[in-house]
Amino acid sequence: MTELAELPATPGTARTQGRPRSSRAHEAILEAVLDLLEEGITVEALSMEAIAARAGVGKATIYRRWAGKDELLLETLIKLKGPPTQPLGDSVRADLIRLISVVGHKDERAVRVMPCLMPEVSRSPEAYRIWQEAITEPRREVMRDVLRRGVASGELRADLDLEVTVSMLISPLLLHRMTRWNPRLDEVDDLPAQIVDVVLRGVAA
Amino acid sequence: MTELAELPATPGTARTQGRPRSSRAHEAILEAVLDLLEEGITVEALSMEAIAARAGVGKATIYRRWAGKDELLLETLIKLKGPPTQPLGDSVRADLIRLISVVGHKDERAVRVMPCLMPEVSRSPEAYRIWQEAITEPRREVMRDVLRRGVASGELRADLDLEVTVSMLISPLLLHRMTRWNPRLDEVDDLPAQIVDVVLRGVAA
DNA sequence: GGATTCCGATACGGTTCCGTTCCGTATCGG
DNA sequence: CCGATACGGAACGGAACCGTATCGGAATCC
Repeated sequence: MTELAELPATPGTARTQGRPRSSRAHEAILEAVLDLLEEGITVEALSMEAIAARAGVGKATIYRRWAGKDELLLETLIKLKGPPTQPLGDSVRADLIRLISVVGHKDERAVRVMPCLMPEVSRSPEAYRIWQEAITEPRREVMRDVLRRGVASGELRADLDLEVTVSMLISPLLLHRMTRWNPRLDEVDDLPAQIVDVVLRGVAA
Repeated sequence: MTELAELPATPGTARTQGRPRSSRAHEAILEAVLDLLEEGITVEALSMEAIAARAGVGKATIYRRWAGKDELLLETLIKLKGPPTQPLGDSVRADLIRLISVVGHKDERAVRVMPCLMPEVSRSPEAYRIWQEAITEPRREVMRDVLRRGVASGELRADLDLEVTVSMLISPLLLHRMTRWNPRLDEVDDLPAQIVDVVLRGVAA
């Protein structure tokens, strides 16, 4: 059983001697965390032993890389969410539909993991801050820009409240994907388009 | 099961001899559960020992009443959420504002407890069913009725989708109270009225 | 070849929680 | 008063998990 050649898993800390850390083990650990969260395990109930077992890895291999569960989770979340979807610059309507349509579709896994993270975000100010800065705020800003375009073109009301409008656009989709608050929405056709059309008519100039 | 002569009642009610169960202990246990959930403990991490300690009660006193954590939680939730707020029958606008304004205000505690319950709801079909039947669906139905009134009066579009409209009205408030998805909404004046006005204009006849 | 580090696996003592079973006491019905 | 049951509290054996240590073997550099 010869393992493949491994790349240094943590660039920056230049190790010159000894066996390099296995990037395969590194990936397997992060995947295992997402795997378990996806199954509905909360952050609190997520055990290092379960992670190690799922990844097919010794616990020491985890502790060699991260000081504890918090550090491991942070790296996992950064991996989970990439940069926000960008608008294409067509019409305001088309861009808004595009932005809210990707909620829970670009990455099916992210939407299953999020509910398990929410209790942590509710309780810990630090977790809330990271969640805001890394996940929600960048996405809101993209949507604000599209709305500003609409205001500048005279298409939308000049005194429109960007925060309220952004929330009205994204909240129904977000709540539905994360909690399935109303199961009947599953059967609605073109939900993103319907939402955008009602809001745009509501805030039209 | 030889007590068929007794009236069907909650377990324990049929006893006629000995010291009666303390309703004070009963209440203290339910309060302790809400107390702990309110602090951000998830259902998974909620321990019977912590509940007993918080309630100032022996564990046996809990197990005498409920078979396990699930049964205890079910009764706690039923206590937490009373019947939905009812509309007053004024204008459609006033009723909708009234209905969405109570989100997280009528019972501050409920809104802090909900995020801790969501992972359980995501994972367990049974928990999801109970949550839907006992909490979300009755509240949606109240709001649908108000919208139907608006359609009947010609105030609202006849082909309006009730499910989408209900979701658009309630989701921004619900998401904000449960997750504080956008902290800037804290500083918005009259958020419920703003939401209702945009939606009503969007679905006006 | 030798030194060094990582690998997966296993074991350790310590902690928390489970659900049950005892206490000695308190409080009811008859 | 007596019998029955509930009370708060303490302790039990068992399970899960923590973070660390140690093992023999594998991979890489010097």
